Amino acid sequence: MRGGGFIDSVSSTSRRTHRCGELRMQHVGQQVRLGGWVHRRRDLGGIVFIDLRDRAGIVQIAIGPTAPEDVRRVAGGLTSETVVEVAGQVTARPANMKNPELATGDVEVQATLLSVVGPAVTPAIPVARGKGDELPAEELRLKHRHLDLRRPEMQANLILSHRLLQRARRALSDLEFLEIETPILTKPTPEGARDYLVPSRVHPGEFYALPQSPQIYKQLLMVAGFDRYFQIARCFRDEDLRNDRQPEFTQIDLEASFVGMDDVLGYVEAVLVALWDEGGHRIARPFPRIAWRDALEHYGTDKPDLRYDLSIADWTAHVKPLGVPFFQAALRDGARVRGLAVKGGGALSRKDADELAETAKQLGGAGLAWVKRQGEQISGSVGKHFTPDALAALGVGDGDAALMTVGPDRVTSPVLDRVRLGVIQRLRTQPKRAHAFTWVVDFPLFEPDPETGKPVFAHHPFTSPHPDDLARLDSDPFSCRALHYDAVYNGNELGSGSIRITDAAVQRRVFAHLGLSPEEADARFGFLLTGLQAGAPPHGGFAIGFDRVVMLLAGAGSLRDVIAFPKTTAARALFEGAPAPANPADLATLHIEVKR
RNA sequence: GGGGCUGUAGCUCAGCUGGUUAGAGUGCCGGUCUGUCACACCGGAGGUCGCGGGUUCGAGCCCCGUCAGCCCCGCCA
Repeated sequence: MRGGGFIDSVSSTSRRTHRCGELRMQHVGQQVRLGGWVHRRRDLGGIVFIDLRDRAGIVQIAIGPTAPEDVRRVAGGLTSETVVEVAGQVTARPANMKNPELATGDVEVQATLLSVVGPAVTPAIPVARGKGDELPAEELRLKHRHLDLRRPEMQANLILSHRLLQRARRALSDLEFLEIETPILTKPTPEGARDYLVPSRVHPGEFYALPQSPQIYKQLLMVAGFDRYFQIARCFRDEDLRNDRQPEFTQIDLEASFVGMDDVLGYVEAVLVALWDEGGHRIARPFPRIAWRDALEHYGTDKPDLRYDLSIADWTAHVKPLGVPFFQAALRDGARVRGLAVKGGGALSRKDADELAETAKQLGGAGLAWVKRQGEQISGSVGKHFTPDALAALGVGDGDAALMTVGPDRVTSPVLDRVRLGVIQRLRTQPKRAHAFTWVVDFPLFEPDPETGKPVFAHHPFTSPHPDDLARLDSDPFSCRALHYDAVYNGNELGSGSIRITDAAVQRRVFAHLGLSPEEADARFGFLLTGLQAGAPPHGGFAIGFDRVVMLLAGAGSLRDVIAFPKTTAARALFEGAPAPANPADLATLHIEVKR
């Protein structure tokens, strides 16, 4: 068989000559041998058509009246998702029988051999779907993952993921970054997310932790002189999940020595531009930058979606003299009135305004006041307090609307962020640009603890304070900036990084701020402090959330659609049933007693 | 930890104000069919209405609890 055919691609094996989805007009006349899954079967009695599927696509197999008797018999009994091997000749389809919806639609294979090599029970969830059919429930897709992953959409997502990974590796290798692995069994960290713990059998009562990131290891690699490191790093965080958060996830982690912030941002831009290029998009460099404070002021979030220009304004001075009851009480406490002047916002319905106001309340806000101007008519919840001139001062003209709220910034910012996105969605605003990358820089080093109000670190404790602010570290911590930066794309945080502390004395001061005594700092981070004292080069780095990048480039709605075997929002794996109770003997070996 | 939505046939869904025998499409099984491509047509099987309790003459529908999935807040240095 093989000797007689034309082997024209690496996809051939000792059992097949091509993948199903590869066949084109150029193959017409060739004898081919294929293996794949029965996607669909159309049995017309005297002739049977099989859509045979593999990872490359689908090709039609025709079994007509001239096919061998045993082939016709097997074809007549095939059921969905059975694995078959087929041999036959590639023929051109007659002009009126081509299928333009199929990449292989100009050809078909006339089967002369057909055998079932992997019988299949009726699939619990369908793999082949009709146009417009709904997907099965996510629970079932996760439970029967081997079937869900057969769907062409899922195969495309994982293939894209592969290509992006290879591209990232190449981009970083070209920049002389070295790929170096770091441990999965590591040491618990005192701050940050909850660790996944792994009990030690050899050391009763002691535990490894799975890494939340390879942070300290990559810094030690810099101390060791490797200069530029990267890793496709699996990270683990035992926190509650979202559609864009999994308990284990993959980062493109990098670190470089003798660099400043601009160098690191340049490396990361190079990788992101390469990844987007792999996704078919050309992105201009350098990316714009926005200060953290400005992002919150104008967009209410540290991950603004800059595809749209709509921005938040401070209207306190304009609104105060109007004596609007909704604002008065709050304004006495030094709060601000901030709002959005929405061009074309007159198209927002009363229902839209009510829903946005409801969102505002759910986020702890006072609600949402709104004014619409249409001609000389001014309407809305606080419309009677506004004149056309007062609205014009806010930038609200004919056919526009103003949406505003009052309160402390920490409440109004998230409210206006959500309202902004809600307005954009409801008005179907066209984006000014398809790909809005931005760097968010000048993050604060500390943020107030939500319960005590005391300063706690906004990032990890290895982030360098801004050198200009170092003197105020103890006296005015909230005014200190960090050499920390985030990459943001269309309102999604792609990753973050920082210039690290390389002065052991500064690192000890920072640990002291965390409430660690020198002894505790040594016990927990001694290996880092020892390293910093051994001759540490200035260094900094970044971590790109890889799964999130794939999700965005694949246009997927959830991380679960780009990860082969993801967890549910309750961190369960439905296919294999993890986590599961351990058997008592194993627990005894690990010196563990379970309390229920 | 808190809030919301969902759970009815293998799958996707409908099921009125609580009313007598719970439906549709698709898949599955059987049959007819030589150019289909979501083939078409004929026939058939298929139900713990997530689970437990309660209200009621009567519950898929109302109430309480619980489980699971999803979305959001908290959380995610």
